[in-house]
This record gives sequence, C-alpha cells and structure tokens, in this order.
Amino acid sequence: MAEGGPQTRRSTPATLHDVAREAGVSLATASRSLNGSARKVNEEYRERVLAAAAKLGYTPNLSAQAVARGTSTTVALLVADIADPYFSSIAAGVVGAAGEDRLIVTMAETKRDTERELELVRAMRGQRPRVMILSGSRNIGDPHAAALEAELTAYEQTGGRAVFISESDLPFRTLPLANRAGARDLAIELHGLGYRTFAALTGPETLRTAHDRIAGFSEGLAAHGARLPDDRLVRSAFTRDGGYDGMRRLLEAGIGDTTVVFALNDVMAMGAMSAIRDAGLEPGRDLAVAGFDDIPTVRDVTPRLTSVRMPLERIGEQALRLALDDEADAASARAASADVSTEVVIRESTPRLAS
Amino acid sequence: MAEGGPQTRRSTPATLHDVAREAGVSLATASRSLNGSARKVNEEYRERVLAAAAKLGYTPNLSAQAVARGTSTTVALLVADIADPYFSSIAAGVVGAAGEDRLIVTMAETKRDTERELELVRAMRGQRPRVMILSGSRNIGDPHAAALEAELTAYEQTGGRAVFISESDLPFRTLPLANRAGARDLAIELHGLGYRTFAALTGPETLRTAHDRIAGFSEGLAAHGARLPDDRLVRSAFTRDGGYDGMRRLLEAGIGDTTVVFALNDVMAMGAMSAIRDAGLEPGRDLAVAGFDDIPTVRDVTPRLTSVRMPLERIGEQALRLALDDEADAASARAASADVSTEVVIRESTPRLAS
DNA sequence: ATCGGGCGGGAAAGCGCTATCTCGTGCCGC
DNA sequence: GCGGCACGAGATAGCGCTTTCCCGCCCGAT
Repeated sequence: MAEGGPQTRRSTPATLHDVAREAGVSLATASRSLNGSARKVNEEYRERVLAAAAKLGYTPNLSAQAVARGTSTTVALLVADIADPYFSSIAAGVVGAAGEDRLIVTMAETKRDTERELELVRAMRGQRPRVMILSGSRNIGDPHAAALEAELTAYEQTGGRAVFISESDLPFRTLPLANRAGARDLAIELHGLGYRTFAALTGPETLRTAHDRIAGFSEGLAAHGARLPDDRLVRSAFTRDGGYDGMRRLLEAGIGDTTVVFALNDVMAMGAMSAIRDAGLEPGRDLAVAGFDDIPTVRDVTPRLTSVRMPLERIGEQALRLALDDEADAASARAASADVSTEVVIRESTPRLAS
Repeated sequence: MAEGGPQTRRSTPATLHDVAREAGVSLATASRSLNGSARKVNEEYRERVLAAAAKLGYTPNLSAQAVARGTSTTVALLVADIADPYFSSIAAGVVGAAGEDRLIVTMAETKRDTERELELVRAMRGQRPRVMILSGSRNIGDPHAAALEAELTAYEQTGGRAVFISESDLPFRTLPLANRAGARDLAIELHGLGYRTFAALTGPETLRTAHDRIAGFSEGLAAHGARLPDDRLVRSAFTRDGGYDGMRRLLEAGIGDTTVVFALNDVMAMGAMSAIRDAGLEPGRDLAVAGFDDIPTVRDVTPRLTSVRMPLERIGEQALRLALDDEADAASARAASADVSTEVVIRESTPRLAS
C-alpha cells in the first residue's frame, strides 16, 4: 500500500464518533460542541471535545452533514468558458462572496453549448446546491430552453435557488446587465466624438447578449440620426478568434467609409485590432475600435481600448447575494442591478475625430 | 413522456425510495438499476425503475452517495487568483479533464496568502475530495509550510491525493513546471538576438516560481558570459500592477544601458509595457520586453510580446491525471511533465538587435 | 428424483452526521 | 418539604444512499 507516515496509520478520517470516544462524551455532545447548536454544552466538556478533535485532526464530513441536515453549503456555478476573462472575473466574484459565507463553490463549463448546459444543470442538481448561478448568455430560440426551465423549476421547488446573470426569458431570479443601455451610451459617446459611420463585429445572432448590445447601439445611433448598416455587421464567434476572423472578413469585403467598429466584447475587440494590424492598418488611427466589458487587459493594449465597463467581480458577488437573499423582491433585484451599472470608458482606440 | 408535472407540489427532491415505490421494486433494486452495480437486474425491473426515475425527475443525492460509498467524486482546486489568466487557464484544464471523468470540481482562492491557503485546505478536506490540486507557487520559508504538510499528509493517509502544480519541497506528487529551463532558454535566445544588458521585474523574492525563473535566466546568461546585475532586478507584486510599478521604479532609478527587461510573467510584462509607454518610451523599440507563460492576450498587445509558452490548460489536465493515476511513479510524473514542457516564442517586443 | 449451486430480489445494516426524545439532576416556590 | 420545572447529557431515530446478507427459485448434475 501507500508508503504512509510513520505515525498513526489510520486509513480512514477521524469521525465524530472517534472524537466523542476520545473526549469521553456522547456523540450528541460532541456534535453540539463542534458544530454550533442551539443548545449549550458544559464548558468543560466543550473543551475536552475541542481538544480531542484537534488531537485527532477531525474535520466534519460535509457530505454527512448535508445528508443529516438536509441542506448543503454548496453553490454551483455554470460558466461558458473559464479561461475567458469575462467569466473568470465573474467567477472570482462569486467565489469571493461565497467564501465570506463559508459556502463552497463548484464550477462547470458549458462551452457555450446549451445541450451541455442542460446536462450540467442536471448533474449539478445531484449536489443539492443551495444556489445555482448560470452566467452564460441565453440564446434566442434555444431548443433546450423548455427543458432547462423544467429542470430549474423542479430544482427550485425542492428548495434550490436559480439565478441567471444577464437577461433571460425564463422565470427565475435574474441579475440584469445593462447591455442595452451600455451599448446605447457607447454609441452616443462615439457619435459625440465625431464618428458617423459604423460597423460591428457581433457574435452568433441568437446570443441574447449580442442581440441586446447591437440593439442598444443601434438605438443610440438612431437617437442621433446615424445608423449601423446591415452590410457592416458581421457575425462570428463570441471569442478573440471570432473577433479576428470577423474583422478580417470585414476588411476583405471592404469597409468603405467606416470609421469605427464596435466589437461586441473586449476579447473580440482585441482580436479585431490584431486583424486590423495584420492588414497593415493602425487601429485607432486608420480605424477606431470599441469593445465592451472593460476587462483588465484592455488598459494594456495599444491603443488602449475604448470600452463599456462592467464591474464583473461585483456582478458575481451580487448574483450570489441575489440568490441568497431570502426575500429578494423586485426592489432588491433593482438595487443589485443598480450596483452593477455600466460606464463608458473612452480611450485612445477611439480618438476624437477632426471635423 | 411528460416531464414531472408542476402539479406535484413536493418540497423535497425525489428520493431513491420514492423511485422504488413508484416502480414497485425494492430500494436495493432501484439502486442497482440506477447506479451501476456489479449485480445484474432483470431488464424489465430495470426499465420500470428508469421510467419511474424519469417520471419523478430523480437525481441521486451525491452527498448521500458519498457518505454511503465512503468516497466522493469531488476534486478540490486551490488557485491564487481566479481572475488571473494563468490560473484561470489552469482551472479550465482541470475542470475540462474532471468533466470527462464525471468528477465535480470545487474551487477556492488563496489570494496568495499561505495562511489562508492552509485554512482552505482544512476546510476543503471536509468535502473528502478524491484529489486536491494546489496550483499556487510555493513560498520559500513559508511559516505555514509545516502545518500544510501535516494537513496534507493526514489527508493522504485517509485516502486523498494531493498534487502540487509547480515545484514544491513538500513530499507530495508534483507536476514540475519548466520554470528554470524555460527561463534559461529565453535568456539564451535573447542573447542570440544580440541583447547583452538585462534587467528583470520579479515577484516577491520568496516566491519559488519567481526564484526559479530568475535563477534559470541568470544561468542562461552566464552560459554566454552575460549577467543580470543585482541593481537591475526589481521586486514587486506578481501581478499586472506589480509589473507596472516595478517598471516605473526601474525607470525612475534609471535603466542605464539596459536593452531588455525580463518580466517574470506575462501579466507583469503587460503592466511593464504600459509603464514604459507612460514614460514616453516605446516598448520593443526603446526597450525590449519579454514575459513568461504566453497567456493568450500577449498575441494581441503591441508590440506582440516575446514569452515562454506554458501549455496552461494542459497543465491543469495533467495535474488531474497525475492525481488520479493510481500508480503514478517517477516515470509517469516525468511523462506528464514532458507533456507540459515550455517553448520560447520570440515576438516583436524583442526585435533582433542591430549589431 | 435429489441435491448443490448460481442467480437475482429484498431486507437490513451501516456510512457520518443532526435533531428529537428521554431522563436524571438540581433548584425554586409556596 | 415536596412537587414542578428548567437544564443539559445521552440515547436514538432518522437523512438518502450502498452493500452485505439472506433466501427462494430454477437448472444442471448425479
């Protein structure tokens, strides 16, 4: 067998039973002294138990506690892509907030596949998590939406709490993100800088987030009599490579008089800037670029990228709060979402246009 | 078949018991048909059980299974900072590989605090995870190292498996990362490009990874008669802002004839490039910069950053494999580590020097 | 015919906990 | 001075599962 330590050669973790025996008290007393209980226990016993636990290196078995208590201390988090800064920032927020409440977070990756997402929800339900946070964007016309709704409804009926980050049509708590408003503001700011001709790099048209951002952007333009021509709108993956490809296609097709391109998120924008550069142009000078999300790295690219700040970590935190809040009503959801409002950050990638 | 209708107003999830009753079989039979067992069960019964389970929307309670089986399907992952691309990429690898084995991963953040790390290990032990992956770098002279070792030893003695990513002095399985060799290769390549005068932006001196990278770099330089002067070595946080600050301080102190600065990781390098630029200089032209890790974004910054590629996701995968591999011996560890070897990637940030 | 033995269903004994309950103490009030 | 009562320790009944163990059944070997 494994070359274990020279000391105690147990092969199974100390149980509460062991602790109780060691301390010479009953199981019940041991339980009460170690894990908060309404009842008081004699200080002397209490200390004996604590000492015994320390001596034995006892750690309560969380699974057993969950079974006995009928409730777990787990929060399940679903993200599209962990390595994407957008999601990893949100995850950091969730994990951070969960830590404060001594909750454990388990994570899974949907890879932007709604069928997979459904399976994962199903699988994670097995943990009986206290809350479940779904952070990917919804898809318009998702064939699995009904099944997902059924699954989550069942989950909530059995005491769970599902929360969506970003808009959803499904009847669950949702932390709304100001995609539309943020994009509208961005459009207005760009217009204010003198831009009049626009193009956009968008994700799959079914992606709700993409849809909202485009809609908001168009709205903002419309308010000033400008518009986003359909033939200046290219669809590609919602990733860095998607941004690169989209931009390349746009350039090959000819950008005409386009002065600024709006990439639907920062990673796409970064890909787009590389594509522009690879085409021999200079982003910011020859063609302005704006992104969305304001992920940390956009401060370090050249030119610094104009973007719409989303407080990603805060969003993760608020999503958890919203889930945990027992009487989360419309008001608290509104408060939470106010806390995660967006702000346009103009940087060098969209210089003021000489008129 | 209609899904479990909302009419059933139960407030507690369906249990195996419910399924058994619904199917008209015993608990044992239900268990055997739903969760693989060595024993065969009559096909007809089996189908009845499956149908009942589907009808009731039954999902096995993982906690209960863990308690009954005495083993969980959880892997615990500790990272320093989830939002850092280095760690989020590793996490993505771990989560991906875990998914294939139907394992669930729970994540926690040490914030680079070894005391907190110790506490977290303790807390996560409560889940009785099958494996525990610690991915932050070790600290030289860490006062909590002994306690951590004790905790992990106890964990392994009770059937767990601890794995470190990156070198460690502790007696546990370790997926070694070629920090030293990678840095050495980088130094040699830079020398080959004509660089002769070096500076480095390093993390806290106690950080083992930082230490190894600097050591390797110095080694590489020494092999060609060059060296890294002590006064061109600045210590700061191992983060983007640390890189920025470090570079700023270096510039203020005067970089003398330095031609290239080696930032110990890419996020620091990105911060450094921004600092260089903010000082009115042009990275790559006025001062070359090299990083380490080759995180995805370095392709998109300007100038593109020279770095040492570490296959981060693969590292996460291999760490899990190494943990799961029952008879992981020296050979398999070596194989795993061979699979995660580094490669220097020269890009525009370190142009060939005209001689 | 008889018997041993595989086969597979069901009862039941746990797994490590929590929470209810039981019950012996010691103390207060009238 | 005695009943009532609050207090708190210990026994125990679960929690939702898995996994023996037991046992009736059927089949092939004798």
